[in-house]
Amino acid sequence: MTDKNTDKRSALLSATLDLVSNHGFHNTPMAKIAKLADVSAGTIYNYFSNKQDLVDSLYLHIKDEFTNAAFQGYEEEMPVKEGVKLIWFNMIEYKVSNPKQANFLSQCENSQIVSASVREQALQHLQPLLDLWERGQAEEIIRDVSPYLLYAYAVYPLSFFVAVKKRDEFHLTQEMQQHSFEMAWSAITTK
Amino acid sequence: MTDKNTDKRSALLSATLDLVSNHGFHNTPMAKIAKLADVSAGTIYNYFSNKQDLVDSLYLHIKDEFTNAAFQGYEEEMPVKEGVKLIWFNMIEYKVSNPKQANFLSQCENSQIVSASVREQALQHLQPLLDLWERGQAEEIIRDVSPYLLYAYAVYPLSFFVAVKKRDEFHLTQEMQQHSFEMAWSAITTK
Amino acid sequence: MTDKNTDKRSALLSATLDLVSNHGFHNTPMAKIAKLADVSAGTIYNYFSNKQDLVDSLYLHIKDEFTNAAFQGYEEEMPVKEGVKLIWFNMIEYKVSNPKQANFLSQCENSQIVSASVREQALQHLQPLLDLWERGQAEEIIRDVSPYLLYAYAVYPLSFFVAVKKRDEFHLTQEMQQHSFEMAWSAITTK
Amino acid sequence: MTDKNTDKRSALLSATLDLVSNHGFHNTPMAKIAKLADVSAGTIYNYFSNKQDLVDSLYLHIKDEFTNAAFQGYEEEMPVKEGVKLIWFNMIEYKVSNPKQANFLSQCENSQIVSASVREQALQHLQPLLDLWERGQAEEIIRDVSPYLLYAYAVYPLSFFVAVKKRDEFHLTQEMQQHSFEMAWSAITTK
DNA sequence: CATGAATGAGAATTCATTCAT
DNA sequence: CATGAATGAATTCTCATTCAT
Repeated sequence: MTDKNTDKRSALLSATLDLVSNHGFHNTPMAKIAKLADVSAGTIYNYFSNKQDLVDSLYLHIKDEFTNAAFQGYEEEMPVKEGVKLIWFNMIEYKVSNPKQANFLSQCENSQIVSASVREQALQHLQPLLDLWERGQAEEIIRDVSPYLLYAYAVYPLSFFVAVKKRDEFHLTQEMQQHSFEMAWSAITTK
Repeated sequence: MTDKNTDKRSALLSATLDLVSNHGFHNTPMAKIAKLADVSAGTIYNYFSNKQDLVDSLYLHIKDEFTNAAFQGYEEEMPVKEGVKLIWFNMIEYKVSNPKQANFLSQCENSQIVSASVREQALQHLQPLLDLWERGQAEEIIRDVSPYLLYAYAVYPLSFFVAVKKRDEFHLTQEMQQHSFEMAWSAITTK
Repeated sequence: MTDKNTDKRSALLSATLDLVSNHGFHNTPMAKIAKLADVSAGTIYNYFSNKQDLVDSLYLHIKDEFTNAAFQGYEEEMPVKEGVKLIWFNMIEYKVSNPKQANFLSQCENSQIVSASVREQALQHLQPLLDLWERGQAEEIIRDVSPYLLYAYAVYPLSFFVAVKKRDEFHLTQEMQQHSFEMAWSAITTK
Repeated sequence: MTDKNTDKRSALLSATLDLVSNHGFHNTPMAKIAKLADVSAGTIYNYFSNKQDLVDSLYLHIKDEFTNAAFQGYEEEMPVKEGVKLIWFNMIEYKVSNPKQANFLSQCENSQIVSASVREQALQHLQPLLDLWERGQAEEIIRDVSPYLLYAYAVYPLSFFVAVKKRDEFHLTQEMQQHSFEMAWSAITTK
């Protein structure tokens, strides 16, 4: 019973992810979502109050999943570079293994799909990384610049890989991931 | 007559830019574009075959403007770093001075607003930068990695600044621009 | 058990009255009725065959209550004017004391909310008043006109007071009730 | 051109009148209105901003028509009784000759179909009658009671006739109209 | 009897596009 | 070329009713 409940909810989230990441928010009618989730159109509204709520919920869910993956194995006592490296590879691993999710997040980042309040809420999940950067700055390992800049050079580029990969123009090999991390690290470190 | 022609066409492009960058592609009805351009709805179809064509045209136009700005003062004989620096600051200067255009481009980058073919077409405008990178690689100044990686770390982060700025969370000072360039350069250089 | 039965039925009727008199028939979803009655949506259909039946039943119930109140203390042997006066004040007393019921009846009177057959059925409850009028006509105290006219001037105006009161434009004082009765009586009497 | 404009607008108003007076506001979908007006569904929104606006407009239009009819031939210098009589017969004449309009008004009177603001607006059309009553009170011909009471006994009963007639239970003959006026006059006069 | 999730037939409204003037 | 009313398909969302548990 509870399972069935959860089942339909996640079927809906999953269908939404599929469709939005492939065709974009506004080219994804509720009817299609319902169909793909094998559910009646009206049923959606038993789980989400409207389309915005559905997408917001999906965003929060994925952001949560992503952040969990990102901090897998991370401990606060780690040396800064080791921590940054772990998180960075966790992130790219998640994005490479979950292209739909990655694409969805990427779409949300640069658009007004997701409610402002929800996006803000999701931002707080990154706090451990911000803390780590701050420690790195204290240890003079990481450049003493705004976290926005650090984010722009250490995290944001990942979105580009995914967006490009979507269009089959590019495949990110293991070796390239290594290079990519080195570039990210060079950008943000003082050394 | 030709002038009037051009006038209406650019009025339409300008109106589209205004509305799309503020409200997104799908929240911008043709009727509003027409109104803002002070033109009848039907008239749009004398200049563009449909909404997609209108947006594609706008994208090409802006991308062209942006690339022109980016290569302002650039000459092929320049030393690599000097060239990269010039282009980078040109780019950020354009984006800071033209927030609507920057926002529009940013929206197009990670979505399916613009036709795939058109986006590809626009990519070729960057050829001089790709050439410069290639020269930099030959001179062993720039990392020997895929241009996608170079792009991801040297150009793509600019979009983040704009997207964030749009939401009033952040203002990019002159000093930060300096830091930012240093980070970009550190990412892509071998030194 | 029977009590519980009756309990739920009247809880449903009461909830319907509340909601319909406040928001109108078509702005009152079954789900809300169920919620207010503290009952599951499906349960309604154990007591009423559909929404129409529910509202029809409510109408009959209230009309019954209203008529009972109207004839409270009335005896067939009463002098005509006394009888008319008693009934008239009973009616207005009921409507003033039960604004929700009054409003509901008023809404039903001029619309297609209630089935035609049910409305006809309810009309018969007024028979004693019709008889009284007839006696009054025999005694040449009451105008020799169609009972429809008598109704229009002696009973129908009450609905107006309620409808107006609903909109807070008007409060019917004791003195006004007196005047109002005098007006009603003047309309229908021969004297 | 202008005619066509007006034509469609009035065709829509007329269709709305037909359908709402027959089936009620909430049983009258926009699609049916469009069909009856021989117009596409979307066209409605070129003339009215939404369903509420359409009905409000219709109400104002009819109320206007009704009031014009009511004051036909009326002059402020008329003796009070003559004036009241003229207006009263004008009103009933209008309602008898225009049953759909009468029914529509009657439905609006006791429900929340029409916006409160619009109803208030329409009320002002009756001002000449209120003025006449006031004069009658000054001359001590008309009872010194709230205009609400006067309205309830002199105007409101007309709605009942129409509502009843709608259900084919009753036909209002010329003679009955005479009686009816006498009743109304008896109700409101001091004599 | 009671539940409440599921259904799916509409309902109001929007909007890109056409075409007669 | 310019106009803008007209179109009608598509979209989001509601709600009376059913039925498996």
